[in-house]
Amino acid sequence: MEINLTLEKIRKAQIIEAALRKISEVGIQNITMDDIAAEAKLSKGGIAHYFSSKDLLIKETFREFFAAIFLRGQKTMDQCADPLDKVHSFMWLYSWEDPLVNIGYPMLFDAMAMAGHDADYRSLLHEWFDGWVELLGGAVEEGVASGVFPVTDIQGTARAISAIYQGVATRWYLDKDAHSTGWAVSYAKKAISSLVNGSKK
Amino acid sequence: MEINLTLEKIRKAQIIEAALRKISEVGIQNITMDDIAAEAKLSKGGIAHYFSSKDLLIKETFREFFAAIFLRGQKTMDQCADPLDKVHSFMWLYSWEDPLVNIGYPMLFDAMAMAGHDADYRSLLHEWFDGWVELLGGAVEEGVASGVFPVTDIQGTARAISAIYQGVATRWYLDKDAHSTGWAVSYAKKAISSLVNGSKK
DNA sequence: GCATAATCCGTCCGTCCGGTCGATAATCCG
DNA sequence: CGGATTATCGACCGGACGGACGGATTATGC
Repeated sequence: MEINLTLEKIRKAQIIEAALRKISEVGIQNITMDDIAAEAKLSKGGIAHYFSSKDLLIKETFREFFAAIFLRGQKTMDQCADPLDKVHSFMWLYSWEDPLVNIGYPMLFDAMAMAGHDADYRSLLHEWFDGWVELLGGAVEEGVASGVFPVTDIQGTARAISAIYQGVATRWYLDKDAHSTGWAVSYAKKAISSLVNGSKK
Repeated sequence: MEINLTLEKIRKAQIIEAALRKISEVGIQNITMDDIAAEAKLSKGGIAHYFSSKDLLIKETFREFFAAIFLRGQKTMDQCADPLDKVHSFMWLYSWEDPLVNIGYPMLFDAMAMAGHDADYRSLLHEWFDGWVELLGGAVEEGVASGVFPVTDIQGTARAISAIYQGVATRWYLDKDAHSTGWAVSYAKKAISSLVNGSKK
């Protein structure tokens, strides 16, 4: 029983990890159960034993992925003490070396495309957005409390910061030749600073 | 021959328009040739007569769509004289009433998801991005020339403005409840202004 | 060790869908 | 008005794929 539970956890994690790799590689609309089975070193029947349908498996995979990315952001931000450093602490989003980042953007784009037509993906993204907003909102609030950020609408500002990160990331990832990492970092920093610093110099 | 040519143009436009509506409705991964045929009031064979493959038709549809959106932005910007008004002239992107906008975002998300795995969609987006950058860059350049914009890197700034528009748009469209049109407009304006106004008050 | 259950496999079936094809109708041309 | 070309239709084919099923293998409990 104890062992069974462990094996199930292992297998599910193994399958989801395989799905993650494969989806980010070939895209959600080209993925097949055979692909995932091969990647996970299991048979189709083996996967069916743990996930009752493809749809369910894919959604579970996306959930897992977004949770991982979020955790990553949280960890990184928590290492900063200064509120301004905190809102600037997401520049790891623009780093090719990071394996999670590399597989991440295709996942995000697929999720957004799905969200255009599927309510489940939509609410998944809503939650994810809200997570970022809470994180960033906390940092902004600190800055307001300590008097360095002349911001009134904390939530709106946090949402805008999050949106800017994503907008810059989209260009950076999809058009690498025209958008260098330096471009992404400097302009994200610039735009975000202006939102929290208000009209101060 | 003259008539044939005209008919061909009509049919192709009719088919592409149908594809556009259907794709934005059900998504690129759920679209079928039967769907498009029904929407275009033609048979599958009829469509095959004008487009040799599904892939080709879809790509043509996306090209057409992006061209239309771009034209729209160009037209709107050209109505403004002031450089600052020009870079702020894309707020129509955040308007539910606009039919082109309404069908537009699902199209954009689908294209981005495709671009993650298909080079054709990638270069389509590159061209589209470049179009915006050229447009916005022109406005920024005007501002620089007339001394109101203390900007050195015109292209980089234009790309950042474009990215901000898109980042804000993504949130606005995908999470309407948490991101009002007012939010989108005011924060886009704020962030973009700060980029062109530099550290001036 | 043996029965029972859990895990995992490979095959098969039904469905969906893109593309093909021959037939038919419409249009053009001489 | 015929013959040729073009336009359109809808039936059909074949491949792909998700899911179901039955069996094999392994682990567990007694």
